[in-house]
Amino acid sequence: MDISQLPKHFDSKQAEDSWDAKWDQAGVYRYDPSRGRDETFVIDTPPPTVSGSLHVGHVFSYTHTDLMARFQRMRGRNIFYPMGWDDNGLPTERRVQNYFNVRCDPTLHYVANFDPASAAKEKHPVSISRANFIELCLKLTAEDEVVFKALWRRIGLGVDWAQEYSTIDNRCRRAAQLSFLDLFQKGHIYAVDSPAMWDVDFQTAVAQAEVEDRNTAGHFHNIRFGVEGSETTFVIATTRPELLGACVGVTAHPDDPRYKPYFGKRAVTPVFHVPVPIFPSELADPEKGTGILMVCTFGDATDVRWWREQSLPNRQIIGRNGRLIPVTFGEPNWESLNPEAANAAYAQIAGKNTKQARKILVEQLLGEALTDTPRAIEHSVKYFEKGDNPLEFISTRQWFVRLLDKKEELIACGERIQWHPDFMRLRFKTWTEGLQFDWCISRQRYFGVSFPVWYKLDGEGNAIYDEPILAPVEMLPVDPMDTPPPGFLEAQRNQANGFCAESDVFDTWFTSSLTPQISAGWLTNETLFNNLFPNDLRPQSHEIIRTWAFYTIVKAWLHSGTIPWHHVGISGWVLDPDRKKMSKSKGNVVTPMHLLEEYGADAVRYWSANARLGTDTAFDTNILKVGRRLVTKLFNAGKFVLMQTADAAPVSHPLDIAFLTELNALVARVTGQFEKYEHSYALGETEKFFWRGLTDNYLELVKARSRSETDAAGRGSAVATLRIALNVLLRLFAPFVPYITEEVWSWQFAEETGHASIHKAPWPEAIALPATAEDVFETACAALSTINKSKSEAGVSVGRAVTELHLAANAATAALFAQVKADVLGAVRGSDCTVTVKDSLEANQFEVVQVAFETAAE
RNA sequence: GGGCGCUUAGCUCAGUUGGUUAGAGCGCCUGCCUUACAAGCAGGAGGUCGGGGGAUCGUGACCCUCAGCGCCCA
Repeated sequence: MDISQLPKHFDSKQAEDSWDAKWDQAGVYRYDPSRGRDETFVIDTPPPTVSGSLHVGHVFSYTHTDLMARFQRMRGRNIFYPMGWDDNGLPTERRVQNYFNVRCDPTLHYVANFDPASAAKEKHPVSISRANFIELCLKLTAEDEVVFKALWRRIGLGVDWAQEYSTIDNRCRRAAQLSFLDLFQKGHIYAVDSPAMWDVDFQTAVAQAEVEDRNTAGHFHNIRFGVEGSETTFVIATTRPELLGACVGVTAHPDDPRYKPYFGKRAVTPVFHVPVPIFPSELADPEKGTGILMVCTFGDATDVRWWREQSLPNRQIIGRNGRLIPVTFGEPNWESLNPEAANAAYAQIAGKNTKQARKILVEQLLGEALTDTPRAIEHSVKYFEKGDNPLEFISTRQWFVRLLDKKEELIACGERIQWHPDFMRLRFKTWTEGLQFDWCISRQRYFGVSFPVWYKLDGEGNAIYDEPILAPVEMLPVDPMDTPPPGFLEAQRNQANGFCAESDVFDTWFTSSLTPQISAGWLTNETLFNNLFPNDLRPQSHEIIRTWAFYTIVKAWLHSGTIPWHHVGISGWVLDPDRKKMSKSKGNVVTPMHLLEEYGADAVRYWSANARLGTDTAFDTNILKVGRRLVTKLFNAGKFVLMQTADAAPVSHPLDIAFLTELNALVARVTGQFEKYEHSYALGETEKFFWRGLTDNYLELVKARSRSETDAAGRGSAVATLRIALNVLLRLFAPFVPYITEEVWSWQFAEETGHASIHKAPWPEAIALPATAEDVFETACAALSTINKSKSEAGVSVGRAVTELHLAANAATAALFAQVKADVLGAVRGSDCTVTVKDSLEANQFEVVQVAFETAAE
């Protein structure tokens, strides 16, 4: 290849397409199953939610992972780097609903050849069967995956695409169901009909990990209760008066003198005239409200606890859809001293949602038991992270993984994992310590992995929940909705004495918490599993430590008694230029494709690599520009170095030895930084050495010598040094900017070294040098800089020849300068130089005594 | 309410066990077509290191405290 004929700028778009294809063809990223665990580096890649929006945050964090993959590959490790797609779950359901204008109605039957286009025209969403709905989910996620994959390839992720999976494919469904069976057999799973957190809009149970506290405006209502058999009254404070009809008790702190006399007696609620026990509880806060409060079915988690501890009745009045269900006072479990009045009052709120019911109830209380105007407050209320209405605690039958008895063990797992940065360990610990509920794994949704479970029906058609039929392993994956359990015929479905399917699906985290096992061939390929599990690195972002990291640690511990990976690398967020979190609702999301077009993949990667792990980064196009400049500089420096030719000669010149000594030190530092997951330092140091050390200084210093017609040894030494430096620096840069480094590498080094791709070339190590040298490189740079400065001050071009030069330096520096004088003169275009010793000057400090430049050519 | 992180040049950020005169890039100013690169090169200006207190011979760095920003947990 004739390097001198190369253009001035690198065509990144063209190079990206061509190298992506070549790498794929050459199998550069292919995992080799024949190599052992010690030689292998296993990455537990986050499967992106394909129905989510693509933004620069994706590129950012996935690049961080890719840097480590490339570094480890060059260190000779066999890289296992899969890619999954997380496609099941609510985000996809919502996207499908909006995209096709449909709703799932599980009571409907499957319609063959349903045309989604027909739904789009309808004014209201079209109801379709569960099977049709799932079909559309699969169709849309398949399309979304194509877009994601194109982006990953463009950004240059060194993923082994042979290891692709999606969390709804058969492999993952089988793994999730196996996980269920294993945990069930080990006694970690139970199903129970009890109060669980419930989203009234999505109409599904949710787990603690998906719940967030939101500061919400509300009102404290002071409501007067009576004491049974007396004229005494007291005032409770509540933010949820609509639950008055569900009141099952009253409590205050045991030491509160105001309420001590009432303990053991019964209170009587206003409006519904229900007598309820008054009991002491340490959990009641005397400072909050009036210090005495009503216990309902169920206002919050504490109500649930009181309900259990005090064996209070269950008087659920909030239905699954968030509306008040009809109840009749006076009937069993619904005691009232005045059922007629109670039922009349309740009739007005039955069927209303909580907001409406609250308003009506406040009106009913007015003038009677409401002692003063409701007081506006702001308090924290639990919401489903994807929900718009507060969560309710509703008694339903749900499946759980028992965790509360394993906090200590799980925290210990967290301690055995190396977190990058280390303080992220605390997020895991705090979360685990604060667990209040076992993991609710059942969801009343459609697009998810089924429970491999059926129930026998008794003679009356009621499910016998205590004796679930579990699918045998050979049947997995199985959808009990379309396959009967062993020993039953499909005709017996939903028939008395027949069977019914568990219609719930798993929490999506139940599946995605198995990514290390899924990609490692858990329970299907023992050799592979032993070679890949536990994994080496889990990369992820910090907001899902409590979900993805936590549940993955849970699964590895419960299934294997191990940690799932040795390292967790936490990427920060990309913030908008005003340091606000990017979100669709704020409209400040930056999408990546146009950045790749404008700046090139290497520049986008450079921007990503500039950020340390764990640190949030404001989006800044300046960094992209700097990245693009670096790419151009590498292109041009590569051209220059490879254009210099000489007869083969060893590195012998003191300047060259000194320069390579510094390069050796750089390699050691950068390697150490990579090992510590500090890629941004590795990049910064490499970049600084390349730009300042090589191109601005060393290269200028040896330009003349590398073309010398008289000094063959010096020329050979210079050219050899240039090529070594370029070769090493390209490899140090390769993880960061894989395209330009591969391009330059391909010009000569690929053939010369026998490593066709730089990404499979060995990571640099210290170069053996013929001798140690004094630090003449620093001296040469200082002299060059001093002379350049005088040119700059004189306003003459750096290229102008120096006709007269007289410098001063201390004795030591002057002696060092003598070794590099010829190179410095070559760089500044001087013919000769006198140096006066002046010991007041510091090391490597030069003073210009006298200088003259040639007059400008006419 | 508890915890974690952050606050350093106009901007984005380094500053790792305390040690000369606090750094980089971008931006800005001045100059320069120099046989790899003007997407470049040479040079320059710009900071009471969020405020206050303390420990120390000495700290931007350690301790206390206050303020602001972000996040985690309750």
